[in-house]
Amino acid sequence: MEDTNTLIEQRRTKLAALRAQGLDPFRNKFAPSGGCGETRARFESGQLAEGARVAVAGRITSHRDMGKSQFLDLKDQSGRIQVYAQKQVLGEAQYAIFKHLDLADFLGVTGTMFRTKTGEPSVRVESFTILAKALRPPPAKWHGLEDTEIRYRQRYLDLMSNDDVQRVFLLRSRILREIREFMHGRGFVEVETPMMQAIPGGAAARPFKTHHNALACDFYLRIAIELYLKRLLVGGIDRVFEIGRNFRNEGLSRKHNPEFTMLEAYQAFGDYESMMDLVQGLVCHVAQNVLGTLRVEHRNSAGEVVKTIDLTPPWRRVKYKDIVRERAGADWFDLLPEQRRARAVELGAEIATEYEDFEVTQAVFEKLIEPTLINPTFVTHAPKELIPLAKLSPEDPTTVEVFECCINGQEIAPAYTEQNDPIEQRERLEHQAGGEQQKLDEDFLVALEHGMPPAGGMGLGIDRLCMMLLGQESIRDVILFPQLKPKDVGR
RNA sequence: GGGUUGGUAGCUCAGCGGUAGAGCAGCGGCCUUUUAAGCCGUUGGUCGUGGGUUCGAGUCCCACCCGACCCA
Repeated sequence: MEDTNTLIEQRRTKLAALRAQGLDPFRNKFAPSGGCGETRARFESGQLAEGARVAVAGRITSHRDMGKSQFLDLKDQSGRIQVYAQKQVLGEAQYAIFKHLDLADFLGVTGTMFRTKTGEPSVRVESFTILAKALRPPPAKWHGLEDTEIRYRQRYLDLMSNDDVQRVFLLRSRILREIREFMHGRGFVEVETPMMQAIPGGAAARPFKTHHNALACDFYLRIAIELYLKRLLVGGIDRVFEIGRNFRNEGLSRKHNPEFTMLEAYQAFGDYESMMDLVQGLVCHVAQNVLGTLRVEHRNSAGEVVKTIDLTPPWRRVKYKDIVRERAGADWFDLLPEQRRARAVELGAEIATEYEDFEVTQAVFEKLIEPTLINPTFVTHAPKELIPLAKLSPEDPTTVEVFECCINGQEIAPAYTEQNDPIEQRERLEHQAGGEQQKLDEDFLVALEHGMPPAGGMGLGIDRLCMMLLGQESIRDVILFPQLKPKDVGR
């Protein structure tokens, strides 16, 4: 409110002038005959003839004053169209009002279609209505908005001025639609389970805490969906999934937002192998239907292709130990623990002194191997110490039946053959809780004791999937309102 | 949390001890087919915040706030 900006003052003055003329600069309604871009396209394709009457509405995005005539561009979600106003058509008074319209105002016009000398489809304005006066100036016309902080804090300005940004979020919406389409097609039932949980489980992460006044107790925002979906397997919903927000009270980075979107899916009578088919089928379905290709290209700001991800199935499947041997030496697992530690350092991994042996190997995997896995790779059979909640592999009981699907150098989807032995599960959870009994989700364990069918389960990070498919290097560029530290905005 | 880096006009940026600048947009003027329209004129700043050094500080020093990238 305390803005003393000249540009804002000028706009307020214009607003008052319009009102003084008896005009309402904030209308309730205007009925266009079609969208801006749509009308333009229909004229180009011949569906609208020269001279056809149209009504279009949109935001004024550019303005060219020719003296006794004016060109404006109107833009809505469907695209842009040029309108042309002439003094001799509108008359002195109306033309004066038209001439003082501002960039970013919403305008409705009615008129007839024609093509200018330069071939631009245009609407010759016969009458116009100011639909919403903008009291603040929009960001620059052709630089767009580049200040990252304003882009994230005032995303509407980013969307308004950067077409590519709007494109990313429209495609994100289509990705979600295609995921649901695919899952429903495979017979999965979509459910919604609590985000406020008395005991946050299903992952190892610090939760956010909140408080319920009427119940007089604390709740945590969920860190995973897992334990509720498994209860549904117990209840007989054999194919179940949920897409929703998880919350983790941890650091922020290019790959981490405190709230992020996960798809979790569980399939009774399936296992980690069924989940490989599911993940591969899902990602390919989405890529094909949203992008129209299985070859995803990432470009830099100059538009050059810097990375190509080939999603063509079948995706590579490799055992954890095999890929480690491949990259860290065939003798890796024959070394003594101290030798492994030395080799890891030699290879360039940072190894903390308190790391246990399996963590040394994992550090090598995370720092040196995972970032190189650009094309999709299922890394299977992780050591059992790494993932305590999956079932042991019958062929190699030092490993578990799991995979981590890596694409674009990131973990994008872990999956397990889920533990359904309630006694085993209790021991693992007790071990994980480290003696804090109140953190055990007794209700979940009771559910398991009622019998959970063998099942495969997977989680897929939707934000990272979007980064991969849409060529975005930061998670903040696929989340509309990424979490930032609060600050006074809009001054 | 650590390192690097940034915050100057509405937007994009320059200025790095000596009168705060440019382009764009804005305002005024000319121009009835322009599209980054053009031409002439012109307004606009607590230089992130607070201290300090100095005759003099966007500029140097210190602290803090808010980002970005890298690391933990």
